[in-house]
Amino acid sequence: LGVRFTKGQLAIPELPEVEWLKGKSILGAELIDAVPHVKYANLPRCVGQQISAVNRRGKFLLLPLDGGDELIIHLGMTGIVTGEKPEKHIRVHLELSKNSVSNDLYFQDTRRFGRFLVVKQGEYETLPTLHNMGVEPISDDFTDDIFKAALKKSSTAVKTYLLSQKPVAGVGNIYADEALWQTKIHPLTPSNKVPSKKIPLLRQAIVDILKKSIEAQGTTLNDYRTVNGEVGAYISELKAYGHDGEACERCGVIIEKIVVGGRGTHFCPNCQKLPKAQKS
DNA sequence: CGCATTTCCTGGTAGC
DNA sequence: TGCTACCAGGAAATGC
Repeated sequence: LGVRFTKGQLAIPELPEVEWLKGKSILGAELIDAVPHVKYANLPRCVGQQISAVNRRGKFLLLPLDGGDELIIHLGMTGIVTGEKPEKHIRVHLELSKNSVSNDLYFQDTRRFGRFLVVKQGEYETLPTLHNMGVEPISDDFTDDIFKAALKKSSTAVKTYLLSQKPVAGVGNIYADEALWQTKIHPLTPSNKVPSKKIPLLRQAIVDILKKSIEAQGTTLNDYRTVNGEVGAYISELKAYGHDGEACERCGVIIEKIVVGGRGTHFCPNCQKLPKAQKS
């Protein structure tokens, strides 16, 4: 009935959890405990329109409406879309036409990092990340050649660039660290200096990690209210994230934690070395 | 324009 | 035990 990220680390929200919205007409929209803000732009406009599909792009949920608009939902790190009224932190309430599941949509967002807004269909200029988003990670579009070309476009640290969603959609902070550890790439390596031979490995690592995490999360999604491990079942699979101060599983050297692009970044200083030209 | 840094926000918790 | 201070992070905004 609901869909959420778990502490923002389920990189991709799962569509089956919100499929019930398809075909619903929006009868009313109410902004609760949130000022009209860009995060909730044009909300009243969705009233009177019908949800014609439930799509996803990266971490964004995209709900095209039959009146020519599109409802865009981003869960941030603490967002939940549910038909059951949450006790606290409701930001948006939509009154919906009836079906067997629910007559209401509640958007709960404790930390207010999420977004719930209306744009003209397909017009994403006000959402730069969505507008410039790379290919879907779990699709035939995500090829070695595409990924290689994308990584060449920036000299930013590869960790930061992955988080920008530009080379590929859907990679969050934990999974960036994990994919770079798997493929022995230093997070500060300039994106365009990642060795060509490692790019297919990195591409595959991203796909594998996202698939596994979605599987693992799926098993905890139903009872998330009682789960205290905030990253869900996938937490047991992590090799780098959260393991700073511990021995690297591969070589025994202590995992370090640094800040890259303002984000906690975990890596093995022995396994993950900068390319020679980048030293000093 | 490209890249780096700061901001938003609240609950959990480390440290006293 | 209770209080304060700080940390976490996706995307946008701001700074250079």
